[in-house]
Amino acid sequence: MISLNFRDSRPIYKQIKDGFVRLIVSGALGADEKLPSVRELAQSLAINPNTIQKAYTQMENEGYIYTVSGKGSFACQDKAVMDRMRGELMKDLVDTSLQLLDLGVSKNEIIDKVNGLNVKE
Amino acid sequence: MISLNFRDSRPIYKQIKDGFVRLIVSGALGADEKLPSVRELAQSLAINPNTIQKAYTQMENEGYIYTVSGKGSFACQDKAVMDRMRGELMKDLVDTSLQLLDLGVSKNEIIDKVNGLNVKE
DNA sequence: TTGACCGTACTATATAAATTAGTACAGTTA
DNA sequence: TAACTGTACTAATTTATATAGTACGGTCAA
Repeated sequence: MISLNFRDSRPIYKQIKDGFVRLIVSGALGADEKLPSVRELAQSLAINPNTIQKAYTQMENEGYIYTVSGKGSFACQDKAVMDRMRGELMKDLVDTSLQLLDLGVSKNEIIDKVNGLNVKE
Repeated sequence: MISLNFRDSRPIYKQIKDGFVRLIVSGALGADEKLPSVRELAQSLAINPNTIQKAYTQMENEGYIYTVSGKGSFACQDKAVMDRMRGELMKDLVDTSLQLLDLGVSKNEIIDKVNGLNVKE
């Protein structure tokens, strides 16, 4: 479900967070689906539970998941969260595109690249 | 020329580095143009000279600038550097686009966004 | 009701990364 | 010579990251 890459410069808690956020916003983790428990995931990834907890806490603060006391953590699919994510990604897209244009890459080259992507169902 | 954002999670030396790299690859800092001296920039940004030095050292190692002993640091515009930068940005573009597609944004919406960008001459 | 889960909240510790401070040396230039 | 340049150190500090261990209250099924 989540994999770690120790060559990644991002800290572990961040990799976990980014991984789940991506699963959630892509729909791979549906609304109200349960996330692995803190202890369970910590064991399967062979890392400290506190590191998972840090990721979960941040995700809850940012509205990606909610927790039910004694039961576990569950995915949110709040419209506001999705909209925020879309906004951030669009901003990234613009930033990257502007830099590419600065570097002499044409709009058509960029568009062709996007057009060539495989859209999974 | 370079501004710092203390709310940015990136370390200071990284912000400085990214800032100059962007100036260089965009051509805002032309080939063989001089960068501010380590001490001068440190003073104007009110940070430690060692932090600037760290950014400059990395930029030189990566081929973005070269230094002449006793004179200063100057911008490179090496083709290999430009190509590498283009490659990295293209990868970012693909990553961001794929996430947008996951979120239900259509290819056409993405392409329209790119098409709407102002190309500065 | 007991036992096994769940998230959460602590304290403490260890390590690495980032930043600051200060000093020093060699090359350049007016 | 004096003022600048990059560079190379050591040292100290702060912050971020990760681990370790303990504890508390809620949930749920046996």
